[in-house]
Amino acid sequence: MTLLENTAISADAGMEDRSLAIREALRNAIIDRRLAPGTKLSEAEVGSLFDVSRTVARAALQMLTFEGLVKTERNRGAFVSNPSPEEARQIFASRRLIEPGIVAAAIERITPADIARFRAQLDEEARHMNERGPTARRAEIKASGDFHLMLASAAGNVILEKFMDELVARSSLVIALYGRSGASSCGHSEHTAVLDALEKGDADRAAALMVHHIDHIEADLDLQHREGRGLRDALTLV
Amino acid sequence: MTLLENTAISADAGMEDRSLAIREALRNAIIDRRLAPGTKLSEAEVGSLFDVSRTVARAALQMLTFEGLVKTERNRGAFVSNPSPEEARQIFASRRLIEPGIVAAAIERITPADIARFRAQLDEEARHMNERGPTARRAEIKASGDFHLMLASAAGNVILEKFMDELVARSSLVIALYGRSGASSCGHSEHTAVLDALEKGDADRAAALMVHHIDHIEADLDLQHREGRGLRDALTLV
DNA sequence: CACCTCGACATTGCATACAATTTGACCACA
DNA sequence: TGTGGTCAAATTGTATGCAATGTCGAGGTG
Repeated sequence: MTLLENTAISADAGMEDRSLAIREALRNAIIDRRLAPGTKLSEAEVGSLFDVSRTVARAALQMLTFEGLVKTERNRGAFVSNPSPEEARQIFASRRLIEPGIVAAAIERITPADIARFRAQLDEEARHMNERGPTARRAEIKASGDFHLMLASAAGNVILEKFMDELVARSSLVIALYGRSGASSCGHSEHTAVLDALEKGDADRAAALMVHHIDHIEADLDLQHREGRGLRDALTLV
Repeated sequence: MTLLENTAISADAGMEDRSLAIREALRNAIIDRRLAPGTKLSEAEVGSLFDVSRTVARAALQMLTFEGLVKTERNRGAFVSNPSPEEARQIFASRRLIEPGIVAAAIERITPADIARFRAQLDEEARHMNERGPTARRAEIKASGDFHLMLASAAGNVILEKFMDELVARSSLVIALYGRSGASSCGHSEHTAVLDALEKGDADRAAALMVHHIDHIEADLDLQHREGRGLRDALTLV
């Protein structure tokens, strides 16, 4: 848990608010899998880790609860979310619905400069792919998600961008829980394929490739068992 | 502002939390247009209206901020959101993207019992349409939104349902600001058309009708002027 | 008369204190 | 041994106090 420190809270100007910074740090820790699903996030502990009062720690946890990364039980506390297979399916169903639209919108607005930034992002992905070790793997997962977020940003719709922010983060959690292989590696080539189609202005193809990509990610999950939940998340809390 | 009282806080069992109840009350007040865009929502005032401390009032406002119904400025306070025309377009673009998918998903799962409930809901809409007065108009707007929310619920995807919750609420705000006529009236027949297609299992037609419906709503807006914002929301704060 | 400065007031940001609730352990007892 | 009950520790829910920040008007000055 002390790993959180390295995601330094930039006291730099501009950080709107300390609870926002804490939210970011926790968010990164969760999607990086440094915080396992089910981990308890007590207000006091979070507060002392970041050297703030419970009030602001609580605000950060509330935000995370809102985006589904954390589940809060009344009078019991906040826990890193432990999505069920059903939730996982719904997350990917949502992405299948939204992302093709984002690709289509992005095609209309994208500039050569954007394309260049995308290429740089893909290089970053590739770089992490060739490295070994858990740190590189985490960086790879993050970079892979960032590709989708950049796309959302390029689409120029802040609402869809926010939705994708949530969906990508929750996807990371799901992959952490149900991921079978290092399938993110095969994701890389699919990203480049999408970008190629995007650059050529081939909207239909880009959208189709994106759906295919999402299908791929989901297909790599093992969503069979563990359906028996219900009695306080069925022991999986550990 | 005292109108809020009538949206009684059901102290009934189950209401998870007082801040949730306050959020609901404020949400309803906003989408009902009892609270105009730009209205300041001070923590102290909200707290005293609902007879809670600033702490819980603040939590409610934070939730509303997260779903975009309220905009919070640091050290200044919370205001009922005053969406720009651009935001309005993005809201409807998001709906055009998501709602056809919801319709498609709903077709797969809908039961005759659901259909019956939809019919009842449409009757409710019609009833309010035939009444006069601002109260009836508010009820009509709310009922119209509820149709879309029921559809989202029928689709069986809680994530999309949450997204729609936000989008419908924000749409109400936009319509309040930019709505030209009582166009919600023509919306009713379109709702029935969608439902008919849905009942027949005609997915393509239902989705097409839904897109058409959303286009209609947006076409009734006047999104031309008022683009010149920026200096602290250009006086519209009043 | 316009403009700038300064200071009182109001409101938010945050920390802390207290109350309510849950949890787990210990102990009595069948 | 297992069952149930009571109590103590820990944690969350809420209220409140203080500091920081922004607002607005009064008064002085060019």
